[in-house]
Amino acid sequence: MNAVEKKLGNEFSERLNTGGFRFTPQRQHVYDVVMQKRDHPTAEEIFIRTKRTMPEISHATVYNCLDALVKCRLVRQVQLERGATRFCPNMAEHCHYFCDACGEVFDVALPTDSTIMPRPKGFKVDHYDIAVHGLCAECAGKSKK
Amino acid sequence: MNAVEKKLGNEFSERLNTGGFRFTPQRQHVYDVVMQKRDHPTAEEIFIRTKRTMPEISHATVYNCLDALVKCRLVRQVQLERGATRFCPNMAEHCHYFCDACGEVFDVALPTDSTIMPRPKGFKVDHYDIAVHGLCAECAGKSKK
DNA sequence: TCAAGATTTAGAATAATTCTAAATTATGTC
DNA sequence: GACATAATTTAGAATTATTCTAAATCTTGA
Repeated sequence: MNAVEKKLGNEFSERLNTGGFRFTPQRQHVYDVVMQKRDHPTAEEIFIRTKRTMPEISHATVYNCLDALVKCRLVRQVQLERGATRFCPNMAEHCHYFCDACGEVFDVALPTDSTIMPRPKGFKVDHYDIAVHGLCAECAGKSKK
Repeated sequence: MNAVEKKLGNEFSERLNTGGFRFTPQRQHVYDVVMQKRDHPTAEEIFIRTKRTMPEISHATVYNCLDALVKCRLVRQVQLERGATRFCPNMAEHCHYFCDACGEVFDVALPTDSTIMPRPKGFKVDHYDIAVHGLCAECAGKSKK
């Protein structure tokens, strides 16, 4: 860890270390980029956004960074449709409402404790991914007409 | 619809029709293949299995058939990891427990009515996809040692 | 029987992700 | 502080997953 990072002594780099990863400027940038906008970008979209502040970053590195961030629970990985995986900056317990018509994603906080669900004997739960598919208000309105 | 299908008068072909699709032998085969084994195969795996009874079927047709079956609610589409989408023959209300170590998928019936979840204003729910990630009993045991 | 539309096919094209090997960077040891 | 070791990054190739295309085939209803 260099002087700047030590001074910052930030939680970000501690979280990486705890997960067995090193701090790198690339991971910081990718993390910043995901946090900057409260949406659900694909790896490709994150790659494009990260290139704006770090033009020399490569594709593989973005995937590597995202994998590290997901493992350290700094970012969530979300599978909503066939095709590209998305990533989510919201680490609070929530589920995703996905509009099958326009692709919009809505985060909704989960009030109830999901751990009450029955589970296979011996299964050690890491996390829940709850996706609700349907039509957003706007698209539901359109499809009626 | 030909004579054989008329005679069978099966629900399968009715379900396709209701969804705006025609009955085709390819759709029947793909459906049979998915139903035959209670697992969670990818499109590629389904393609391979279907070729056994219908060697001339093409890749694109398997995707086309699966799309039709999913739209008619005869088969479920499941996103559990990055990479290939899986398909599921179990149409009962259930969630998926996914072992991040070995990739095994366990179906668990959902007892509670999920519709109590809060939702964005005006959102028209089609269906819920609940995936629980973690380690299956076997892998949890291994990782402790 | 014919026209229109749906479906299938092979294969190409595209998109998403992973792999590879070399270069670079950081860490701990003496 | 120099060195060995291991982690990380990089460009680009390779692989995997999915979609597209255009022609051929099949089905349906008039």
